[in-house]
Amino acid sequence: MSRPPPDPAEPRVTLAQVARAAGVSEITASRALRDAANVAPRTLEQVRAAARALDYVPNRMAGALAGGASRQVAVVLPSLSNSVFADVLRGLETRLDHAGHHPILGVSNYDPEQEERLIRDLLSWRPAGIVIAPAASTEGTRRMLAQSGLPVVEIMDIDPPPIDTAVGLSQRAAGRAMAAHLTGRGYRRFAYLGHDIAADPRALARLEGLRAGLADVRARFEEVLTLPGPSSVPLGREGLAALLARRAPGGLAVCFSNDDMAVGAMFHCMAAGLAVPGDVALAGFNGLAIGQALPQPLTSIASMRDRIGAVAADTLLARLRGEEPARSIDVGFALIPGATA
Amino acid sequence: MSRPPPDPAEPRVTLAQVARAAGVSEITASRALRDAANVAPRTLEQVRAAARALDYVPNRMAGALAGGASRQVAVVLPSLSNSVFADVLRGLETRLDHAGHHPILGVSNYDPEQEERLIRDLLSWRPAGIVIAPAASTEGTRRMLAQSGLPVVEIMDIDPPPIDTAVGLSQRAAGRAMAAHLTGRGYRRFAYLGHDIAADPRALARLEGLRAGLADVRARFEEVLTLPGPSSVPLGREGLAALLARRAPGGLAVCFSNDDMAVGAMFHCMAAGLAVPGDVALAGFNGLAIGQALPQPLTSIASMRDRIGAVAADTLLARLRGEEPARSIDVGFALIPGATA
DNA sequence: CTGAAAGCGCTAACAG
DNA sequence: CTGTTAGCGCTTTCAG
Repeated sequence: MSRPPPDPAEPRVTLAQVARAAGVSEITASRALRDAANVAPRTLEQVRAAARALDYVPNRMAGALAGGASRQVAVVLPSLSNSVFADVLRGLETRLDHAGHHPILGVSNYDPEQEERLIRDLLSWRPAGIVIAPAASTEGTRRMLAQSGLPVVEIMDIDPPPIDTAVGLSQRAAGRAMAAHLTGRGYRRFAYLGHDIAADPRALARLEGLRAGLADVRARFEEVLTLPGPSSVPLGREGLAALLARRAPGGLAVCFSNDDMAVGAMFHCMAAGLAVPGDVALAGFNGLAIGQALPQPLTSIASMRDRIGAVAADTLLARLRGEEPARSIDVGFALIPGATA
Repeated sequence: MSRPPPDPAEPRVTLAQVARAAGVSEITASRALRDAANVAPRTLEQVRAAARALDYVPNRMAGALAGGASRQVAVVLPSLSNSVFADVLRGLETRLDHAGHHPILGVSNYDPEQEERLIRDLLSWRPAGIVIAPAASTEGTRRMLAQSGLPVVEIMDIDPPPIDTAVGLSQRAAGRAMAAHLTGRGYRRFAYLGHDIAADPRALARLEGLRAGLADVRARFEEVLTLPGPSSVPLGREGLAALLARRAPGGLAVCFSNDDMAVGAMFHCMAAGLAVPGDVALAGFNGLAIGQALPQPLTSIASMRDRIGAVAADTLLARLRGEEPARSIDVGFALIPGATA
């Protein structure tokens, strides 16, 4: 049972070998394998046959170094614990792959320092562009991105002024829309329950939108409770229990930083025998599948994450083709009335 | 508002410039920036200072082409729709990043053809190794991986004979353990409800384990229902509704291909007023957070996905250091008794 | 401890 | 339509 040696004994087939086998020069083989246009049909076939016969796998590092397009895209996300960014990544990967590009992934864990280091690392692979869902980025990070000379697509929130191009939704407007929905339905007592938002600029923007929306009708949060750690179902469950331990439910509407928190809260209500929305009303964010599959669908806002990923990829690819897409692309959001508020 | 040109006007700082600024040769600068050991403390400092002053970002493509380690790892996953693979990816990325490596990602969508094309594409970037959660791979895929000369870590299931190294759990044993648990608790009527498993070898292996475990006590599934599409909460909810439309609940134990399906089923029971586990018992798989946060925690099997990712990364890195880790690493699983069966 | 020479595998630029 | 020349930015020898 011998393993393949980590350092392959047999060197890989090179373009030169393909060219020799096809009886043409390297550059002709190169063209045949890429352009196909600027080459005689006859030689084209010969080169292709040789490549197939030799099981040729091009070395794109060499290609990119020699001046070809890089076809790698740096993707920096703050987290993978939350299905939100898995959805975005799925949309991204699908469209990039379709165009022959591939994501090199980095996860910042919402840590600005780690994000900066990560970008520097990814940049060293000379990607064709960058897609980033920023943490609370440092000034150094922004400068590095701006000076990279690469197309940069910032995703998720379109409100902050973009370095280059932004794709997403207005987190603030989404928060405001939810506040309007709740006040419109007659709620007058409000609380906010979120994960640790200090480092999560989008959650913070939504909270500000909520506050602004409440202020429109002279309402405000009785309590804003943020718990340490990433958003999760258990955190929402514990959080609501804690909140209700010191505050009467009676007609309270609780806004959550994310659907998974709200689902956890729903579970608490079920276990505690609280009527939703009779005793407490619950409003999530993101429109996750889990929330919509609850016996009572969750009141939420759909954030169209896979679409953000897909549009971000398309926008980046357009930039690489030399086009000039809009600096800011609003993918929008949709209020899901649900049945919990 | 001018954007940075996609093709940067100002060429990037090169090692040669750093070397010149530091008053040493390229190779000395190169060594200083990597080894630090084989260089005089004095020159080391000069080179570092120069690099910092010039804001030097190494070009790893050039480095890898010249014979340096590649430090990119191809990661091929069948899906990102399910939090299972997001968890694995998180574990992978964390450990790889820690060692200065980065994942290039590909998603096969459980399609063998796509998987093969994907691997070929990723191989063209000359990664240092490959981590793959295989779809129902083609023979061509296996040959390509074996002949790549690269360390290959196959993750999730350790039962099939590995090409090189496997990290995961015995899906079959896990299925069997769940069957033993259920029969041990006295259940005698069984049904299986899964997503489309034709292309999902792990789900299939678990189903076979379940069957084997039932056969041990001369029991069998009354019905094996697989629904098209990936596993999801709504699919489980609809699936159980469909199943119970033609089959009396009375003491039926339903095994699901995944926890999200089982959670959906739980929601159906809540909405339909069915007692769990009185009328129907539910058993999931994977031990997802959502299942454990339900008012009644879900009976399931914890599959330790982030650990699989982390161990897979460590194993690959060990191979790259020239070590010889075991061909097959069992990360294990744990039965979660829960309260739904 | 430092350097000179050579070349990784490929492609752009210019010729024919 | 095809080839020649040069070089991408770095690291591996091999010498001092």
